[in-house]
Amino acid sequence: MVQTNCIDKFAIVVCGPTGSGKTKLAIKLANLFDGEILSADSIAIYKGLDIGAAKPDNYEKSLAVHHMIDVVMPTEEFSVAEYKEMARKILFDILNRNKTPIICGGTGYYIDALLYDFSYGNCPKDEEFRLECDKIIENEGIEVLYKKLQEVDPETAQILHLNDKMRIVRALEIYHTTGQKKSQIVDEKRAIIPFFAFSYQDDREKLYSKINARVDKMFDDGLMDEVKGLIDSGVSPTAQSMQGIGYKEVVDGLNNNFTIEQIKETIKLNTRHYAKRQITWFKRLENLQYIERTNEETEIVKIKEYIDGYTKN
RNA sequence: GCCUCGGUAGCUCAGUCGGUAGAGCAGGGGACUGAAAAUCCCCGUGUCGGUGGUUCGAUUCCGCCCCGAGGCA
Repeated sequence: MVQTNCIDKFAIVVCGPTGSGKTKLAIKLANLFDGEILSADSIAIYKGLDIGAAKPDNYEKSLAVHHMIDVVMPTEEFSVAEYKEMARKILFDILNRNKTPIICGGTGYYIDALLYDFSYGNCPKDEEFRLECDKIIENEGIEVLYKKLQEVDPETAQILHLNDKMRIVRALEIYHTTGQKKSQIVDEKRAIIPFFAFSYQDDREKLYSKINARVDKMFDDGLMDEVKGLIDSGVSPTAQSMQGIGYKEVVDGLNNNFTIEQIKETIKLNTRHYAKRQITWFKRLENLQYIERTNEETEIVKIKEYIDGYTKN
């Protein structure tokens, strides 16, 4: 819990690495707390990316209201700032209707966008500027841009590693379009709403074998056809949506004639790496409660007791 | 049976003209403010197959043995 001691309005966050069982838990909590699920998943926002995104299926969706799934076309680009804008409206709407928002997802960046009031540089991306930067990097090297950043915004330059091209470009982009230094934009990291956060914590071996099984199942469920269908319907293989794990590897495998086994192994590997990054991210989430795996009923009861301890007075 | 080539980190392999060894991948840790399932950073001690010998000193040279691959019979 964060903020006050006795509260009536709050959100519940269900986070953790892929394959840890967030979807199921979120549905249970939605039913128990008269809630609606607000997805915080950078791939599930895309319409048509179903199998690889491991979205809740139709049955699961019938058990609770879900938001922020299938809201962006797979041909379109998207960003946290846009997520923040869209999802926050829904968050407050749920609250206004006296329901409990269940923020559920593996994209820590998006969860933070809901919980905190970050300004994300206050400017959208500038495609042209980015292309120019790419050209400079290719022709003269990233050092040139880094030096420029050192002149323009030395504080940010110091934080960033010389190899972190994306962030160097973005910092320059902020200065380029707004005249502001990224380092000048200081957002307090204070939650805008009280929240409780929960995550399952399995040992690595267990998590990894779950991930492997899950990837195998995605192929059984037709991941290859899903990707082919998306490409055939006009989604560019380089589209942002196709950067999702499970999608980029299939696209790559199709282009290079890899065997299904090779593609599968690469997806498993990348998913493992991803899960590791997620675990690292969520370690920093305030007051995150790790759920001990027992059985569904016991877990839910414990969570309920925990939350009641703060909300019922 | 004989010959050849291998046996070094979880895996693939480099290397030591004799002074107890290092890459990639895997794995682990971390960062993250409009691409975030993205992007980026940090972390390498292991009976150098076993055993005798030569040597101040052997994973490195020599003998024998074990295991694997190939070749000749």
